[in-house]
Amino acid sequence: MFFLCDASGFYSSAEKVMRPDLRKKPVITLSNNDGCVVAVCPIAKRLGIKKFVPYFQVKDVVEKYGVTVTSSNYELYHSLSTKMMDTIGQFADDVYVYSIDEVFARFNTALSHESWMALGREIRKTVWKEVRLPVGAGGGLTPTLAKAASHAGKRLPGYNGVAVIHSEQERVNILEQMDVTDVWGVGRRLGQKLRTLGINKALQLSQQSPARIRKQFSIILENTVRELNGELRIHWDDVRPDKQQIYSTRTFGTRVTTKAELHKAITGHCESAMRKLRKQRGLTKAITVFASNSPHDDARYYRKSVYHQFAIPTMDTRIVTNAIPAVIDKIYKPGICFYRCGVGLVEILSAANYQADLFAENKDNPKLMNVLDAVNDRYGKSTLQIASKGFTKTHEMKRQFITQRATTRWSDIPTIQC
DNA sequence: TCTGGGGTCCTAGGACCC
DNA sequence: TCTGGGGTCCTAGGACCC
Repeated sequence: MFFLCDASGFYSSAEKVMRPDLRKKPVITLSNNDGCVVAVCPIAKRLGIKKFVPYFQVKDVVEKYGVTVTSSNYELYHSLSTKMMDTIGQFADDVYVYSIDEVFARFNTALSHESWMALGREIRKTVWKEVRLPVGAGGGLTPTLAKAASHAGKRLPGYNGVAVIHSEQERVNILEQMDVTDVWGVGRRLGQKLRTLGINKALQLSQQSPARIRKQFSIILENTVRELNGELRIHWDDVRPDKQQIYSTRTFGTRVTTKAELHKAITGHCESAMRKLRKQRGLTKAITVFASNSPHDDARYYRKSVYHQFAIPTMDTRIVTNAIPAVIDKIYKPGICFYRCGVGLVEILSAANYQADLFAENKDNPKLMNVLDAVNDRYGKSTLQIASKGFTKTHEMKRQFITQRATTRWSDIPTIQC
């Protein structure tokens, strides 16, 4: 049995952990640069505020109902996420952390439907008691069914956050009430295509012939169909599979127009992407570097991406950043107000399997990179950095409503006045 | 007054080469 | 001289997830 546990409106609910006075009030949380709404607490949901809409579009509702708005405080969320995952992990034989607020828990035992429901409620209660986060729990024989149950637990009447798909009757009951686009892995576009075939509900998708779905769509959707029928297709190992591509990208707080500023930002993205690469003990053969203005600006849309290959696969940040000036020359265009840029490591191989070329001169310095990573892990990002990133924070992120990092900084510990 | 996220994977199609 | 198939590399952009 799999359970999917996730927090409702995680970022916003995390803010309430430190602000119990807001517990019964609506809270929403914004993305980087305070651009979009990315989390909506259950109370704010009832006001009709949707995720992923630009903040300025909900400002009226925010003011009308006195909704509390916060910027994203990742330090706080990561620390609360860890506590939440640890708490849930104590129940399960095995867990797989899927995202900051979602975890799959695996159980190797057989229980009755009622006992699974009781377990779900127990998890929910315990996480609330220990971390003060509202979580839902959905159980099923496959991860896709667990996801569906979790959806039902939250959206369908009568479940109160916990649902289990154990019997055929329960499976049919829940899937026939679920829109096909609510199935894990079916987005807007696939949904449209399925609808033209008359497949509107999750149950209908589960009744399709897997072979036909594979032919008409993909092996991925075939697996979804099989999982909806209780056939296990999604597996995970103890370790998360290595990424095939790693990206670091961000929008600027204010538009960037000079080559020097663009260079600094891209250097920073090289640093963080390469840090992630070394975490999975990888080497990269090629990168793409890209920058664009905003599609919402009046100016014509400009987007440029440049692919750059290295003679020898590398894990050394310096090798990558040394290639940047030449790449930037191909991207930068005077007069463009750059809004976003980023770096992707797009051809990754594993250092363990890589057979080095005896005759090539490898300039990587793994020891230096180890020191770089160790120092930055211990003393904070950019304690040691590549000089071309610059030492002044010129393109700082807009975070008008940032809260205290109450669980990770001595200086931010909340005080209680009696 | 101005304001529109981030990450990963996949693929169509053009450019280029043989 | 004109015409042609097939492969690889690269870029843009779509699709999905949160």
